[in-house]
Amino acid sequence: MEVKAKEIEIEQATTVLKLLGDKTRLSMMKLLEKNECCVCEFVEIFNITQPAISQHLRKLRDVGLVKENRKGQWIFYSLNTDSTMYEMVLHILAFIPSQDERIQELEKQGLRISCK
Amino acid sequence: MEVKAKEIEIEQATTVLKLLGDKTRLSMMKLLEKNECCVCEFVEIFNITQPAISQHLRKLRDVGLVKENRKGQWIFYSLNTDSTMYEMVLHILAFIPSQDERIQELEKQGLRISCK
DNA sequence: TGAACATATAAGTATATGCTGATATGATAT
DNA sequence: ATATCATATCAGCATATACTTATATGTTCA
Repeated sequence: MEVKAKEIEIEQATTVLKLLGDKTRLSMMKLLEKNECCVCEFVEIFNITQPAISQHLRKLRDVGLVKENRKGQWIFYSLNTDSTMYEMVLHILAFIPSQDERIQELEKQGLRISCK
Repeated sequence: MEVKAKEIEIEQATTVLKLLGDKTRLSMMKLLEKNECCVCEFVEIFNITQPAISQHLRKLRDVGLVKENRKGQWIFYSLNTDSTMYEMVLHILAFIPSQDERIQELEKQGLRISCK
């Protein structure tokens, strides 16, 4: 490592790593790296119920990794670039394969329209 | 992120992140970044029992993050630089504050001698 | 060989986590 | 107003996780 990384309290770091250590949440974060997504899109993409999605997003929001932005009926989530942990998160996401086909799959099925 | 990171299967990534999402294991990994350590040192450093230490090390070893090296009675652990996940691990550890005072504390108390 | 030390494994327990179904809240549109 | 859609919260359950105590394995040395 050449770059001097901005250090994070170890408790904070474990909290973030624990959150990212779940396949659903990690995929969500990878998707949010390039796209704003609303809850209903995640519901289509992942094979779990809407409450499960909401609960994952709540955890990510509670520690400040994502932020929400209501647009009428929908709530769009995006990465919180102001988070102290944002830099570390980006470094981690860089190792994760793109999940964008999942969004493209949605578009093909016309399912993304519901959120526009 | 400028650097093109070597991508990791998402399942592998979550396995590693889950393991690092524990304060004891993350501290261990940070210590191992700069030092070879044996089990008895970890036992002195962390406030948990020897079996608990062994179980953490086993998990880290099972996914290939650390390797062991027996020297007589002692088993010294170190980071496995050959791991597919080594690069990602280093990137993460760069954000974690040094834990070396804990080793220095040991040396001050003469407790590290037992392993030499 | 057997005592002493270092480490690993086994079994049991308490707590945390992720999920589901049911229900509440909030926004839109007729 | 009320029906509909999007999202959040609640309660309950099943599984995973981290720990402890007890015990087994492996090494050294007298």
